[in-house]
Parts: sequence; structure tokens; C-alpha cells
Amino acid sequence: MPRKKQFNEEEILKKAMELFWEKGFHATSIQNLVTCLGINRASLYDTFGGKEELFNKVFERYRKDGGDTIQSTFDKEKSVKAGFCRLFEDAIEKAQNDMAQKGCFVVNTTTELIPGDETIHKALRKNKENIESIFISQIKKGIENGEIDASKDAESIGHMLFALFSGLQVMAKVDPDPNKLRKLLKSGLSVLD
Amino acid sequence: MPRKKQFNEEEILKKAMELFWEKGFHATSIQNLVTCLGINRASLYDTFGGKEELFNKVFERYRKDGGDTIQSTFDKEKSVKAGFCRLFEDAIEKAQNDMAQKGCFVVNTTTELIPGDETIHKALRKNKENIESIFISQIKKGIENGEIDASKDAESIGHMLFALFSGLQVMAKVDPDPNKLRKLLKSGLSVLD
DNA sequence: TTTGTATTGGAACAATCGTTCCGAAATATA
DNA sequence: TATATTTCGGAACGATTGTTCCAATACAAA
Repeated sequence: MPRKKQFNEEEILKKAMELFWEKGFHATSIQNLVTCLGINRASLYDTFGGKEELFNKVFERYRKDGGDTIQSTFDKEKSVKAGFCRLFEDAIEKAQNDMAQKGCFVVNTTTELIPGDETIHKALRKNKENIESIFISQIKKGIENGEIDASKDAESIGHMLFALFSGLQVMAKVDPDPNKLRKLLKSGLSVLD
Repeated sequence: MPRKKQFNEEEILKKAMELFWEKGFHATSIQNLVTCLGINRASLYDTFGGKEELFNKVFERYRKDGGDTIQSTFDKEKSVKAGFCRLFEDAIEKAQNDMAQKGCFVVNTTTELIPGDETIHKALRKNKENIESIFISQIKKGIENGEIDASKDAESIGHMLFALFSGLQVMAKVDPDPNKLRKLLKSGLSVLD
């Protein structure tokens, strides 16, 4: 009986993500969304609830995808160091190809929505713990392998590389010059040697 | 003949900075400013021009003060390594004492106002070059001193420590736990050894 | 005290904010 | 084809946005 949806929900979420990612939460208006997504104002509210709910849904998507991507990046590489290298190289390449200089959606949201939004804060804390624990277990794996010196402290390096990863995303917004970013990367990953 | 200003312009700018710093540009309304600054709406426009001009003025202040503080931090310490250590320790302590978890105004502005705002973009690029050049010249000084191994690449490490510094400010918003931050710092500064 | 300028509170501006509602159009099932 | 249900376009909501203007007030200098 019911009429079919005339839009692909996945594609709409993708477009919404792009917009929120580029402009941030507060600077993105419903009118922006309606125009950009190409769906009706009423449909937006019927399907997604409202601006805040849409943002949360979109953000959770990005966050989850990001975590999975990081894990699979390590899985694809045959050494721990190569994994970290690939991870950072990918980020640099993405920054280089991103004409809008959107940076990282997670980092942008961190600085925009904390303090104030407890939902986002909780999600970000979870995200941090998730990625850091991936980093740390990789480093531990490397130590067991003999690939990384056993005198290293996996936790310290894990936290440090997470901070460096975040910082790289900030820097890429100001100056995405791949040469500087690669230099930075080389120095940063030297802590594993 | 003219009546004296009934408010201290310096204090007003300080309060405005606090507000923009905590909430960001877009989430701060003129009404917020009027209420928080305690001055009249008309006075705000007469004295500072408007929201954007006020923000730019406030931001430029923060940026300049920040750069000067960093330079004087190095000047006060007797070794290069101690300088970097003090710089990061100070940032950690500030994050710890900042109940509002505002983070760093420059980092927040970077992620909120780029892309789109060319004025801010230019100021941020200048800021980055300024601080990086301080970092790099300190490292070079350390190499000449013999304090830092001559095989190190000053520029690479300079870029890297700037990124780490930015990343630390992002992390501090999510989880300002000083223990983790100090661990991170220890690993990060080990690139100088 | 008078004069001249600045600041003040508050009204008012058009524009936009996020959100809601409704009648018309569309379409999968019966 | 008839029915049920949803999406659609668009108007409209009250609230708030950044900004401007004005008459009243306050105060330093003449």
C-alpha cells in the first residue's frame, strides 16, 4: 500500500555527512541541508527526526566506519610499522585530495561540540578509547614479534600516536602540503625504532 | 567634553575571548555577548564594529599572546629539551585546570572556520609558520649545543612537535587526564634523544 | 551652568533559524 | 480500478539571528 521512498537513504546520509563535515554543526542550516540533499523539508524531519538527530546519526556512521577502516588497514599490512605508516600516509593523501579542506570530521566535532554536548562527548570518549586500544595492541604485537624494541612503553606510544594523528588532521586544514606532512610523519614514527 | 567610557576595553575583550573560546564563533550570539560582557548592545557595535570584527580582534590577541608566551618559555629554560618539556607541561596543566574544557582557541578556530574564512586562514598560516620556526630554531640551537644529536632533522621534528602540540589540545578536550597526557608527552619528546 | 559628545537602554529592523502542518500528488497493494 | 499510506511542495509558525536607530541619560570641558 505505501508509497516507496523516492530517495536512497544511504545517499542522503552521505550527502548530509559531507555538508556537516565541511561546515560543522552550527554553521549548517536546515535550508542548507534541504537544498544540498535534494529532498523535501518535511521528508527530512519524517525520516531523520531533525537537525540534531540527523547529525548524531551521521556522526556515529563516520566514527564507526573510521574505526573499522583503521583496524582493516593494520590487518592488510604485514608488519606493525608498515601498518602505522600506511595509516598516516592514507590520511595525508586524503588531506591532499580534499579540495574543501574539511579535515577530519571527528576532530572538527571534538573542538566544536565540546564543551556542551554530552552525547557527542561520550561518543568521542568511546572513539578515543577504541582507536587507542587498536594502536596499543598493535604496538604490543610488534614488541612480541621482536619488530619493536621491548624497552618501549606501548601505552605511552599509543597515546602519543593518537595525538599526533589528531594533530596532523588539524595541520592539514591550515597547510595540507604533503612534503611537510610526510616529514612530520617520519619523525613521529621514529618513536617505534 | 566627551564622556568617559564606563567599561574597561581590555576586560571586555578578555571576557569576549573567554566566550568565543568556549562556544566557538557560530554558537556565540550577540545576545550572549551583551549578557556576558555586561555592556550595551549599541556600545558593542560602536566600540568593536560587530561580531566578526570583535572575533577577529579577540583572536589576533590570543594568537599573538600565545606566540610570545611560547618564545618566553624557551627563553626562561636553560636547555632546549627543558624548554619543550616546560611548554608541553604547561599546556597539560592548563588543560587540567580548565573546568570548561575549552581546549586551545587557535585549534578550535582552525577546525571551525576553515574552510570559508580567508582572513582567519591567513592568520592561522602565519601563526603556524611563526611557532614552527621557533620550534625549529630551538632544535637547531640544541644541535649546535651538542644537546641534540646532529643526525636529527630539525625541520621534521619541528613540524612533528607542532602537530603533537595541536593534537594534545584536541585530546585534552575529550579526556584531560594528566597521566595519559604526560605519558604521551614523554614519548613525543623522546624524538629529541 | 551650559555645552557637546558618548554611552545607555530599549525598540525595531529584515533575515534567518529550526520546526510544524496541510492539501495535493504518487504509488504499492487489494 | 479503488484504497490506503506516504512523500511532496510550500506556506507558516514563533523564536532568534546580526544589525541599526533613537531618545534619554551621563559626564568632562568651557
